Amino acid sequence: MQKNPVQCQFVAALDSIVGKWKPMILYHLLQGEPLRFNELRRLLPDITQRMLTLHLRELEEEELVKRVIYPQIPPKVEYSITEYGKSLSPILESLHQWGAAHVERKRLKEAKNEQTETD
Amino acid sequence: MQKNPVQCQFVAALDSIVGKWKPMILYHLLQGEPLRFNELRRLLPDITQRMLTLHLRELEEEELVKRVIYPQIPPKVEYSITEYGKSLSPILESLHQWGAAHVERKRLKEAKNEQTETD
DNA sequence: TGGTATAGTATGAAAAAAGGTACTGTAACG
DNA sequence: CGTTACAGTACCTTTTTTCATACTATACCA
Repeated sequence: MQKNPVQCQFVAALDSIVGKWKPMILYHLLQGEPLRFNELRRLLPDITQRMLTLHLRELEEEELVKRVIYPQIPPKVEYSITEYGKSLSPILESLHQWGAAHVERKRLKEAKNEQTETD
Repeated sequence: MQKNPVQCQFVAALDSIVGKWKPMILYHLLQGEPLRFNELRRLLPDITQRMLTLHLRELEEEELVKRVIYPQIPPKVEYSITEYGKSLSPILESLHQWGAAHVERKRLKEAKNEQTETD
């Protein structure tokens, strides 16, 4: 935690969102349906078991995600978004939209550059 | 850049914001006044020259920040937020607010824990 | 003449994040 | 009887990010 209170708030918020896979995990869980460990794995094709576990544990620790173990064999564990986690929804939505516009902007710019290069 | 388009959008947005000092740099520049390199350094007491340079270059590359060099000696360089950079303002504002609430929430929880421990 | 301020760059080290592979136990399926 | 699915853990390596320190050139001030 930083000393500077303003930074501290950014850091606290970003820690919850940042991590190579966290936004996607939250995004999928925000769809509403609880998801099992391997369902999430299939939704995030390139994630390793290790990274999925680590990120889920962090999200759980911050009470953004809830983990429910069904004592069965083979095991069943369901992850779902918490009420508190839902409060992140507008932020993720804004990020998603801004990101889409940003990608499009870059794409257009590159297209323009290629255009002038072939002139 | 990821293949998954949804992730890609999050990544694009977060790349612009994330970095240990980026939100703070943007935050200060969003106050409106252009700032010189060393003014920013003084506002971010713990940043190294190297990190400030690197982050400013990245922000410049994404056209979120504008860099103006005044050919003087000793040198004078002014950094300011671009119009495009201003479009990040609502996101940073949301992050800032959510972060503040998150910090407060944790604080209360810890206080509660200490309370029950001494019971 | 020596110190200060400006805006950096260069180099190497340390820390943090992410990835890769192998392994666990049990049940159901074929 | 071998394979698959489940939800992980253990261990080690690689990549990325950040940090620390020294260095540059020039002008001004005392």
